[in-house]
Amino acid sequence: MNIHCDEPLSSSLSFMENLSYSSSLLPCPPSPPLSSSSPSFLSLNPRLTGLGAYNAEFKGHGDNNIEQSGYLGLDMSNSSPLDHRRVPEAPAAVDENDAENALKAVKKKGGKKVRKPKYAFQTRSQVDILDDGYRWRKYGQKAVKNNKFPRSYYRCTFHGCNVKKQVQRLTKDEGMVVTTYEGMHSHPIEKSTENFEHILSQLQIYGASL
DNA sequence: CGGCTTTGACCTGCGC
DNA sequence: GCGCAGGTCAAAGCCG
Repeated sequence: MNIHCDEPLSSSLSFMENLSYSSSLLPCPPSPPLSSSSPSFLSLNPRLTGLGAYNAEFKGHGDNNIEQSGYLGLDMSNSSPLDHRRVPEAPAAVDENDAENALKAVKKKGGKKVRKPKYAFQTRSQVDILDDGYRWRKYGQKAVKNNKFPRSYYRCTFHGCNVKKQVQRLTKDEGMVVTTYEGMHSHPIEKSTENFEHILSQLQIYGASL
């Protein structure tokens, strides 16, 4: 699959492309659907919900070469001049509650926002909603500029867990779904995963090839 | 009836 | 300051 840097996929993708990739994130991201106690691979747990081939791809390290596709390494804590809303000193793995509190405090005082780390995945799938083992509640959907597919917004339904994710299908590659996770799960995965062995092996292959 | 999705309104930030 | 776009809220409706 190909995502070019000059492609107007969406605003979020555009700024993703300008983020640097942290080698500490690869081959497996520390946050997205991760519980802190789980091995990183396990936390991904992408599994098929009964449909065709599922192909999780992970982005290689470095530069803006998005063509390698896969994990987009959206570490929002990394300082980037293009993202002025971020606090440069924010640690890579921001504690969920701390980030939330900081956000609230910032809203009150009108200071800089502390944004939670974001991690984006590209997955080739017939379904938009990848069953990652967590339960999500949809809270919004927006049409996105330069994309005929709407972006869906989900929140983890676990009490006290404020993890969010955005799901968007690419216009140029309708089989490709970009899922962006924000925050860290403060609880274990809620569902079992039957397809896990296959997914795990696939992820390990991708990880080893980086 | 509870949980979820849908969807229009609203809020916020950014670029011009 | 204004308009646009992204993100969130919340009421209404749907479904099991």
